[in-house]
Amino acid sequence: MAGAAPPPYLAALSPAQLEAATAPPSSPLQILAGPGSGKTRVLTSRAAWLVLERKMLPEDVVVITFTNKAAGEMRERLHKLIGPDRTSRLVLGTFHATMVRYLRRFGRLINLPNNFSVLDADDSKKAIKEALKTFDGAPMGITLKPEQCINEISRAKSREEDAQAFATRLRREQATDASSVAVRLAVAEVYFEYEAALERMNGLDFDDLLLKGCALLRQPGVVSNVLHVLVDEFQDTNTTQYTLMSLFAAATTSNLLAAPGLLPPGGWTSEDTQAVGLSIVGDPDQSIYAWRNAEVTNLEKMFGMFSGTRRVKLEENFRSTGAILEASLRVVEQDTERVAKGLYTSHPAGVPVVLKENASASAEAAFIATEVKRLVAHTGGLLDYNDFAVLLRYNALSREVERSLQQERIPSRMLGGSKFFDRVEIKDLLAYLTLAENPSYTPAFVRVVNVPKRAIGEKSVQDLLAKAEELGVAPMTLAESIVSGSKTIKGVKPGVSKALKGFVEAVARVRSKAAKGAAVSALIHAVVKSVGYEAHLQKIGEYESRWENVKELINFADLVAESVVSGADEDEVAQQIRRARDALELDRLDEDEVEAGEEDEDDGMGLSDDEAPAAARVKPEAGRAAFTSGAALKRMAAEPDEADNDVEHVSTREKRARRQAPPVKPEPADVKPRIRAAPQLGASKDSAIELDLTDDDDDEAGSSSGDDSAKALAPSPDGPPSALRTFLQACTLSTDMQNEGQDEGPKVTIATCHAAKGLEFGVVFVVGVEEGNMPFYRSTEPAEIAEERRLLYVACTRAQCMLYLTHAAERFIGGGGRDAAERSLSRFVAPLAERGKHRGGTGPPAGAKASGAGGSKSKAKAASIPWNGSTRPAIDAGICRDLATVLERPLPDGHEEAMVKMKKDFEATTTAAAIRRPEPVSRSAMSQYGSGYGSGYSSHGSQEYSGDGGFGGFGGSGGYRQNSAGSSSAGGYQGYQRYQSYSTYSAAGRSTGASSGGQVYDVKRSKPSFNPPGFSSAARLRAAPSSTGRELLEEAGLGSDGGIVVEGDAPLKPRPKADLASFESANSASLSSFMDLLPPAAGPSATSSTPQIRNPATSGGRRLGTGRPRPAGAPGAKRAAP
DNA sequence: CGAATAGGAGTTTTT
DNA sequence: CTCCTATTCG
Ligand SMILES: Nc1ncnc2c1ncn2[C@@H]1O[C@H](COP(=O)(O)OP(=O)(O)OP(=O)(O)O)[C@@H](O)[C@H]1O
Repeated sequence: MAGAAPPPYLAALSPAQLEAATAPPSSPLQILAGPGSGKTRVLTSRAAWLVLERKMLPEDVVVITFTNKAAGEMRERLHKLIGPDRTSRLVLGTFHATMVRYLRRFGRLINLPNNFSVLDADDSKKAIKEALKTFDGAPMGITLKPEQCINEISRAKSREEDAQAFATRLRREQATDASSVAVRLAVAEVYFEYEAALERMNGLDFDDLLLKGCALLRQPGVVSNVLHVLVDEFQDTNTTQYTLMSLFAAATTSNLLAAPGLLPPGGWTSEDTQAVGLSIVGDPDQSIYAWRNAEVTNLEKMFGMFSGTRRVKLEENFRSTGAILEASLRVVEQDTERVAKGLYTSHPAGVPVVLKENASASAEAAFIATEVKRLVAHTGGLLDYNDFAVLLRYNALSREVERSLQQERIPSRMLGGSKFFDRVEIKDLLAYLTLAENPSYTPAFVRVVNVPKRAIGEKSVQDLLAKAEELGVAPMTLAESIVSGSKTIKGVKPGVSKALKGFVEAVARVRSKAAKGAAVSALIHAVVKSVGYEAHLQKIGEYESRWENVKELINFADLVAESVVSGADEDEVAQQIRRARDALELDRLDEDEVEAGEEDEDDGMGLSDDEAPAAARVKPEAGRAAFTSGAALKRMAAEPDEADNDVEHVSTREKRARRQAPPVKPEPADVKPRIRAAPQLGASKDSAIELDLTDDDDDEAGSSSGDDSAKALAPSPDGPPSALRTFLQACTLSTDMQNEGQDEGPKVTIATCHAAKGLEFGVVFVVGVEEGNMPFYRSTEPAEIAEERRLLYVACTRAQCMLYLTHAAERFIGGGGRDAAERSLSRFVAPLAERGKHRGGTGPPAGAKASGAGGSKSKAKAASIPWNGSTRPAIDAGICRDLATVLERPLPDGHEEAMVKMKKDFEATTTAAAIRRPEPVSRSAMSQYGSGYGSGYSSHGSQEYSGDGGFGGFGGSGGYRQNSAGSSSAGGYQGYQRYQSYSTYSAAGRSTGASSGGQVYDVKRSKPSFNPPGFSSAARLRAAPSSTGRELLEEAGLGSDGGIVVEGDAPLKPRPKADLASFESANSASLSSFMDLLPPAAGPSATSSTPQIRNPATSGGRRLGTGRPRPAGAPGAKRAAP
């Protein structure tokens, strides 16, 4: 194919990218490249190429993403590249999601029942606490904190150590260094106990999914079909994940060699005996999960372990403007350990990065909200809310931002923060469902055996648990026996056994309904009714919001069901695995019957283990696993159907797969419905699969009837992948479900920097760029600091067109009781902040020490971000053209006119008025409100910036245009372009500048030398509770005149008063609850996610979105290749 | 012994 | 703010 024009699905790649995407599929490939260089695009294209060009069956290709969200996006892109059918057959998901599917399907191979439950972080924590309790909190006489145990155990699991391996290693280490090991040896005791508890409850925690996954993939045959594995974000994998990757990769060796149909044009070369179908992409600069035991060194490890690994670099950034890229690089380059890399963009330099200091966190939030509005208007709608993201160091920082956005009537969504599944009412209901599915799951039993109150108190529960353990049964089973009276159990009080009746019956009802194929929503409904949950909610308070959540859960259940029907997700993979195995004529279950020991050392290719390629030697077992299937795969691939026409190709194989599938043997539950359902629809193979997942009605009996399945799986029936199981799994595995929550309309995205990894947005605000925040105050080790720096780098590189780094001079930390803490600019940014040059700028003192910032000081000038703290970049037609270029978005006809009009309209709003109004410098300077802290738009910023020559080296595209100074917007604002008032600020009592002799960074943890007058908890108390809702609404500017608020009108209006009360009301949590008083029409747009959370305490203004989600066009999603 | 209530402490980042 | 613990009342 050399020389030929690339096929259309590869047309969107640069030459370098194309080369990477089409690199030989049989040698290990590493794509190491910076942000925005198209790594993900290449990986996606490569998957497509393997299927379309190299004719791999989609089900033989494993694609691992970092988050569920990323998996969804990749799925969407692949839809377009290779079609929905093939896409759905790929094995695509996070390591966790992928392994949970393998475990459900093949878990029996490692004696794991397939109805196991996945513990969420909370259950896991509780279980570890319980384990710790068995030692009275002090195993081996060492008092341990639960947190400590959780961390150490997770750490061990991330290193692929079970309790035994952990203890063994520790004892080895103990020989050399006894003291530090003692504590962890105590943890090992807890680990043993925890492990045992997990087994009893038939549960796996998150780490187990990987750990057990390793064990499973080592079983012969499980990955005997895999021809290629692709992993995204490899820099953030942990050791266990590395092993998983290796096991997949090792399997590909023999599978590839055994598949002549996949031979490259010239046949295998000697190099190909190293054949490994492995492609990973990553960027060490973006490794931000070491705290979760990720090992960047996995990149090197792979390079060393898989000989012949080909390394490809991509140096062109397709995402960001020159200004953004430059500033970002200046941040990350401060890392002296870092390996320098080339990265350039051919995009215009664009608008300079804005570094904005704010008096307070709320001022910061207000700045962002008003700036979002302004940009939408001033770009004439070229940008909409979806183009904006606000990135935070931690979730709690979202509060102020959300509040301000609400005040401006800007809809927003919080990524990842979805606490929905953490709410008690949800957990309760899910616990009932879980008990029906997995009666051994003690955490669920404990949670709801007395919910609603059944007079089964703590003591009784403990007695029941003890009794169950004594009898060697699950508590739920014990309860069932007690109720059914089949066994008389001594020592159970009659009151308790009577009380258990309703509980047991409720679970039984769910179980039987589920067996009859009832929808999950119906099951939830059944629980609610049979236990009287609604009444219970009324009793415990906050009924309305909780009840809404319940309804939302029911809604969500239907949604999951739908998405499963549409083949979008879930056990799909299992189907594909099944099919692949069928195709390979490989039936592990049959082999199991024969019982192991007869693994063929001969792979059918004349290679022995010793001669096996390097990768296969990574893990001996893995090598063998691969060989087991080698012969079968060879047979398969040898069939003469490798036609050019890939439609034919697939369908032919498909037919063969069906032909060869043993009729009933493998997993009855799996095969049967398909056979039955397909004719019904008379439809394609895929409809059959769809049915397979959902049509679980009255299959239960059939599925376990007869053969071998029953004995392998002890306590509970080896049922079909039921809707219930799928649903529960989705609930625990997806903290990420908010994807679905695209209700109507564009929304600003709020996310943590971590959660934003891999995403991109037109405009990004990084908030709280302060010492203590970035780096986070708990990061102390150099390695931790470096990770914090990279985190900021990741955040900055999410931006395409405009980047704002904002920080606040003071901010309330934690609980509240205290006064605001003084904060200073992050050391990561200080070296870039240029001060003095721009309008008597307000900046950190020139001599500010930026610890840990090595290296690039000399470059600081060239890389400087104008420290024009009060500037909002002016937007003109030229900038809009740049935006359109970078965003790859056409400028509509008549855009300029639209722009002028929208600008004009905007300038008439109170939001604009508020922007023009001088902003307060700090809380402490409230008394000086209006005394001349300037604000306004700078139309010169970009000119000066460009004039600095700091970006001369970038792009040279000529795309960047000088602003026409004083463009249409400027007139109204020139009067406000006053920057001279930093001295005012200092004089007002802000300690940083004035009292510390300019050493901002030296005072970060010290008390302010000047206590702001009049601002005290007393004032806060006065402002909030003593006011009526109406007063507060008025004070907050929300208006009380019938509640109809004109867009942009109400919220900002009365701010002039700006006394403490109104200032505070805008800042106190009390405000949000009053928003509920507003009629819906005027209610602020909800921050939405799916399912909608109704937090009883803070449900202010949130309205339940009952509409169907719209699946497409998620903000933050990368642009799809054409 | 169970239920309800009050007080206290701890709150990064996530699969 | 929310989870856990201690206390008190029934
Ligand atoms: N050849 C190309 N031409 C035009 N746009 C491209 C090209 N390659 C990638 N892009 C675009 O550049 C952006 C970044 O691509 P992508 O997300 O794949 O990069 P990445 O390296 O994975 O980034 P990150 O490391 O930040 O996750 C996307 O919007 C993508 O569509």
